[in-house]
Amino acid sequence: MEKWDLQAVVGGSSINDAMENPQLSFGPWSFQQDEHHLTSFFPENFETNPNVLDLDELGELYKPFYPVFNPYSTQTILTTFQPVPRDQPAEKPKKQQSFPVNKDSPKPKRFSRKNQPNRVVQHVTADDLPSDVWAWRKYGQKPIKGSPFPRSYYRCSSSKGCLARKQVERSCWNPGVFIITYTCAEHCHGHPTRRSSLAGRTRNKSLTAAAKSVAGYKNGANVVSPMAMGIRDESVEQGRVKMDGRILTTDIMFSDDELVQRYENFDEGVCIFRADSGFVSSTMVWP
DNA sequence: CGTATTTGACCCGCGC
DNA sequence: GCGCGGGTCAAATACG
Repeated sequence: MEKWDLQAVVGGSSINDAMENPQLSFGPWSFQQDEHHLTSFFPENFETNPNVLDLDELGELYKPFYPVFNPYSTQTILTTFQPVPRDQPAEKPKKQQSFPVNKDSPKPKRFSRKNQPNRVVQHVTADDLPSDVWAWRKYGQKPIKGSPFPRSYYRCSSSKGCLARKQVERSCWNPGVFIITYTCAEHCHGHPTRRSSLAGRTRNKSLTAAAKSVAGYKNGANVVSPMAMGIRDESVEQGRVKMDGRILTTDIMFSDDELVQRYENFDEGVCIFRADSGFVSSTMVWP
């Protein structure tokens, strides 16, 4: 049986649309994990489901794929996790950094591209772009091959020694969607206060650099999600919320362990896959 | 003047 | 070994 590594990012659709395609439903689920990461997940009826070919073809195009966690949104918003590859090569001795090293403030370690620690990928719409509790400082921008849009690089400016980084780029498939990749996702400090998180992120009342790059960006620059504001409903905290008597997943960012735990617990219900306009989506539905 | 952003240069991992 | 491409640095610039 083929097992798909979770490395690529795909888009999503609404759960109601997906529910109309029950032939693409699978479950219950099995998954594999190494010591620290979820490495693959697959439906146990993968081999017996007569529609597996559909999924297989999608897998060829988009494999591997991610689950989608916001079935409510009219616009696709998905939260995903990008684990490290299953087969990690033994760590090579690193070359000496060529730039001068200050003993008091060592330069952040540069990680292998294939071995980025704690990498989290999040897709958001322009509306949600400023919804970030952390204060970020832009330190670079690069054109990306194959994409008409540049990628911007940000580091956490809340704390001097914090290694948290994020990259923001527009999806070349859907320019209305922004792909935010967090690396070193754990901050070495607590959430900044609302005041401090705003301090330094805005030069003025005008838009941040990231916001400026958004065509058609709304003037409501202070749109902040409840999560970003630190308001955590208990059901949201657990990653599930009830709607129409079903328990659905929500658009929350998960750590490695949390995501693994989600699939461990997902032994009932179905996971619905759907292909739509070049995207593959999945929605987990608890009974 | 202090802080954030811009942008060209540089570094380095990785594939060939 | 070499070149490509992605990530980071840091000087210059912008802005309040």
